[in-house]
Amino acid sequence: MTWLAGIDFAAPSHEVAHALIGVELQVGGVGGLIVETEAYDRDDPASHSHGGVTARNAAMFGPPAHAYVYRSYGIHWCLNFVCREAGHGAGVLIRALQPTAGLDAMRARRGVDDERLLCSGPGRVGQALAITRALDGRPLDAPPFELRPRPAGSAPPVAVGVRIGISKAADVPWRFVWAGSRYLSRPLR
DNA sequence: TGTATGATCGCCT
DNA sequence: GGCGATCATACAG
Repeated sequence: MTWLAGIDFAAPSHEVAHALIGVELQVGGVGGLIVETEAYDRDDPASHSHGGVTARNAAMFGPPAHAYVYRSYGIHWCLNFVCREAGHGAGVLIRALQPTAGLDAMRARRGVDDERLLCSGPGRVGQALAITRALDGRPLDAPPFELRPRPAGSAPPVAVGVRIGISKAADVPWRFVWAGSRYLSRPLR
């Protein structure tokens, strides 16, 4: 079963990343609308899966519609959704949410009040949603995860740009955002 | 408004 | 030993 929230997670990661914009993600009842994603794939020098399986990225080579959680810069936890078939090594990084649920919990975890600073960046999403290694490899169709499809016939305006914070394949247009959203990690440029 | 830096873990050279 | 799919803070202009 690779379909979840109206999305086929066996599809290429850039298609999944595009389709995820506007989907509601909650972890333990805390979350919001996905407004920014980035796609990564096995033949992609910027991807953690590029060099093959390691202890860190093993979940990326697991079944689709599961979580891949990694530690960024030794400090932050970042959440990805695994795509394609098991063994392939593709995923989508969840970079920003528009908060809709559990705002008080997010403020407490993040230590800030401003709604626009709660989930506007992959590290911030990890902190606000209490993402840890314990969620690495867990299925997205079971608690604490919950994905709600966006309402039928209400596809948000999606804009495309280059990915952020990478030095390899820096010109690949695999960053997807809800156009005009105030909750992006950075403007589209 | 922009540029620099520290924190600190996993992987690679 | 160096370098990231980052963020908050400390400065300079």
